[in-house]
Amino acid sequence: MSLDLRVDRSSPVPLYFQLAQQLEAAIEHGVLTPGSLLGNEIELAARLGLSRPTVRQAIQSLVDKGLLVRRRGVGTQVVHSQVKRPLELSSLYDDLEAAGQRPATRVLVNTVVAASPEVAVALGVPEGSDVHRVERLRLAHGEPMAYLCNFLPPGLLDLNTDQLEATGLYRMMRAAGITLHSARQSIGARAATADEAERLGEPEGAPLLTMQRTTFDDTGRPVEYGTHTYRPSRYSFEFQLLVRS
Amino acid sequence: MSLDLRVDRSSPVPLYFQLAQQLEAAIEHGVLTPGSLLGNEIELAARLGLSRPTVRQAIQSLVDKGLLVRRRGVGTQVVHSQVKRPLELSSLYDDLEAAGQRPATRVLVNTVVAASPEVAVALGVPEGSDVHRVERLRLAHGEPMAYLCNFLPPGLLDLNTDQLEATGLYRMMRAAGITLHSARQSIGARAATADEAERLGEPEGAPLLTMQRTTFDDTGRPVEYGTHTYRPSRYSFEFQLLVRS
DNA sequence: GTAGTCCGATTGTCCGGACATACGCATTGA
DNA sequence: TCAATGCGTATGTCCGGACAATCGGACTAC
Repeated sequence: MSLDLRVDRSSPVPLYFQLAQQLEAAIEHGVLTPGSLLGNEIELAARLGLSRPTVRQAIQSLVDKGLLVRRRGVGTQVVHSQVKRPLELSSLYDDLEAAGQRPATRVLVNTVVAASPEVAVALGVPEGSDVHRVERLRLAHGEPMAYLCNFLPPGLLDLNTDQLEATGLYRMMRAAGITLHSARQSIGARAATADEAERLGEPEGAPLLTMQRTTFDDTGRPVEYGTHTYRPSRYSFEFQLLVRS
Repeated sequence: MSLDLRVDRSSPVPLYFQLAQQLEAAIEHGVLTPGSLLGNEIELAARLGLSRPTVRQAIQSLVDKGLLVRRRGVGTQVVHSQVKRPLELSSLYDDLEAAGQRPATRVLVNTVVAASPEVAVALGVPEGSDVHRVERLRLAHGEPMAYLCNFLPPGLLDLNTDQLEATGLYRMMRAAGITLHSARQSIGARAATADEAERLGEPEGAPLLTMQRTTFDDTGRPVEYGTHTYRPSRYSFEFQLLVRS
């Protein structure tokens, strides 16, 4: 069966984007089988009544996602593998919700403190200046899963405790008009201290998975610094990487 | 000082790539300061004797790298933050070498075994069929740092022990004409077993950082499955993420 | 004084075409 | 039989232009 592709020129959605979505859906649903050729760009453009640059833009976006591979002189193939999603700046809350875990959050601390040297460097604020401090316990199925400690620069966000318990921090930021751009992460492990052990319901000295992250908006301004600890029996970091060529 | 940009039309290097490299170098060296506007595309194209699409292609590649941000109606700005490099499919060997650690490898096992169910699934081969098994100890400054256990499908690579000790597995793959495309990773933590503890010179029960990875080439074929354990006091995963918009 | 409107600037999208380059295959030659 | 050559095909690069959408500031009207 041949692919039935159409574009709606009256739609405000860009044509290349419409095409990319349809191709992605076709791959997702197995209409375009792995390894199959996509047909050459010229002919595809003619069939859709589009120009070749537009078709190329659509294809390129899927190549960037790792769904397609181009080979000069050969054609464009559907990569046949279990590509699910490349690594993205993910929110634990969204991750859990997507996994159907119905996450719950308990806000332990929501206050303003003086920035420690470490926090001051991460957020680019003077040492000792005011920063928000939020400590949360994230639960899934009633079991503690992670302990999240975040610092935010002042005046960026209205840190309403109820909202923090109802949704994730990243969602609140996006809703406040902050466009997240990049993050620097560090993932490690260490033995739990007595405090950490108690908070997470683990024995003292148990291995913990740790993550530190500083998030930047599109102006390069730090908008969040966090130190998280996870129970390794309940959580691990899973992601897909693409080789940038 | 204004930027002096030039392109060499006689070079086989694509024009957009030449421009992108020069812009990246200018940002790297601080000639283009963070937050500064890049000047509009039309004028830039005219100044260089290039067409606008070519200039846009160069700029876009830097936007994809997270170095620039475009704002419609405003212009293109240099993102002012400590963007170093986005996460890439990295080799521990290369990481260590880049950090000036002079990595050493000791090959403990290099043999052919029957695929266990777990390995068979990961590599997409029949259970019990032949696969290569390589166990290595990675050292830095003479201290054990990680224990690497890898499985490879048969006939893919000549697994010479001397080469394995002199370089990294990924380098050998690339040299063999395999184009790495993507990988699925999982990072977690757990307590060291007696065997693991002895191998890495840690006490039994010490927290270990673990990573499992399946790597695929551009046809989607699995080319490597590995289970690695790291000493968390010596190693952590550090990387930069970009929000794909 | 404040809010709404207009307008210039800049990027976003799209077109149609041209030539270059690399891959795979069939043909040719030793 | 096997290696070198040539050709078709497909993507890679590049051009020059056109119009749309959006942002920010200036201007205007209330």
